[in-house]
Amino acid sequence: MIYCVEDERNIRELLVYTLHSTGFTAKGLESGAQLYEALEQEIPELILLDIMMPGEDGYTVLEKIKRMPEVKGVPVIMVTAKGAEFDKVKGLDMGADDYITKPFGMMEFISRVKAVLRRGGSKTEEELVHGPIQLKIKRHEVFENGRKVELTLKEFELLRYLMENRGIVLNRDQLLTRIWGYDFDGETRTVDVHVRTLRQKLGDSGSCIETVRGVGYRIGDAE
Amino acid sequence: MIYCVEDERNIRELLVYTLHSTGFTAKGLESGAQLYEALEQEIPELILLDIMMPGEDGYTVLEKIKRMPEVKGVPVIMVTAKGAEFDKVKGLDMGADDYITKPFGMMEFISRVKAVLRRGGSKTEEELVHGPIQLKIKRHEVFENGRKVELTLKEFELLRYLMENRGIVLNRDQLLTRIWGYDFDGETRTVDVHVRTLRQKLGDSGSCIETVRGVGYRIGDAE
DNA sequence: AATCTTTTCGACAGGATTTTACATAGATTT
DNA sequence: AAATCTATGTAAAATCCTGTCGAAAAGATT
Repeated sequence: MIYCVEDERNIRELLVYTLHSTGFTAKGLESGAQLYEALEQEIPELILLDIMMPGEDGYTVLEKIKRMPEVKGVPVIMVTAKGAEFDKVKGLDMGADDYITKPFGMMEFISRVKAVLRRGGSKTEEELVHGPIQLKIKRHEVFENGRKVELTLKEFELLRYLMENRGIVLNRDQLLTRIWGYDFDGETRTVDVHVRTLRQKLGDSGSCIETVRGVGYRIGDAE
Repeated sequence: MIYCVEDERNIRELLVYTLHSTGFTAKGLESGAQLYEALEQEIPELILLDIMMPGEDGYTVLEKIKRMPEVKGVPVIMVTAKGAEFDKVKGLDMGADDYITKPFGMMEFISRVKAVLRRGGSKTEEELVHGPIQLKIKRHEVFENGRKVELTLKEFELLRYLMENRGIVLNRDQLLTRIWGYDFDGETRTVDVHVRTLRQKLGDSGSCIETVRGVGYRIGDAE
């Protein structure tokens, strides 16, 4: 069972329907209040939580449910509006497991849901490792040879996306869509710049981010 | 090529125009019937399908094309009128890849199109093999007898296109159109040059790219 | 206001691509 | 078989692009 807390009816129904048609059981809820009620009936496997809601916002709700012993362990995916960068980190700090930026495609949505469920009760600290680079998703921390590397949000997401797709080349559009949001227009060197700063901050290990000229970037295989 | 199935002339032309000006090839079609005809000519990369149409509605059309083996894999974006909330999801359930609600902005429209096309690409086969040559599409890597061969973008595309059409001869125009994306009229040695570098880089296996005099090039059958 | 992050700009280098010009091979005609 | 013509191969030069980099503007956050 997955609870979808989202005030907009359209989106809520879309989410629920998509989940259903993928084989999940899901229930749409309009507000934090409805969620609390539902939680007394049944503890779900996952909660989708919109941040911007009239009345109680997503953070407040998250805070509350993370204090409920029964519910604490349930993974939470925050649904954020585009552009609210800081929100994401805040949500993660507060114990959310992942976030997804509106508007999003249904395929991506489903794959996030599956990913979070796969991780299991969110107990285990999910981390990605590639050679000397270690990335702790939930803690939002990156280490290179044990040395902690301070990354900004965009840099972190960039690295994460690359590491999640190790070996395969991601082009600028893909990176832009995934990290900067659904639509992003115009020709810019934004991605390049971030790749560069990322490489710099990663020091010696930075070179593992390869440029595939004319195509995009990738983190090479550990062969 | 993108097919836009939409009964309202204004909208149809607007869609086609927008796609054109973004660099896509697109064709407007008035009805399901016209779509079926067009599908016999050419399988598009994407189909935009209006739901509310006189005669056969979008769902029926979607259902039909999802039963055609050739067309099944083509991504579909449903175009729904505002208010028909439930319909959206019905379309998704039936195999559509995304939906867009009328009225919509052209920017959003384009970004959805791009997003779906990107996704569609990843569904396709992972690697092509011909004799000692192995081509990993997503990784953008090519191996010849296990040895990694560094190819530039154009060389890679050329090899890929040839391998996708193993055994059949591709003439210069086809190659130019498909890889260089433009209809050159004058004589160009561009293709030859790239074929040459490709053969060189492939070493011993390079000889499997045959020249068919007066016609074009092909990668022979593995017989 | 001060600081930090993110985006944009412009110049630049080096590689990729295309063009040019010519050589060579295959076909056709005489 | 020689002459001729066309299609293809090759090398080098010319051009075009793309990624890189420093810096600075623009936005956010404190």
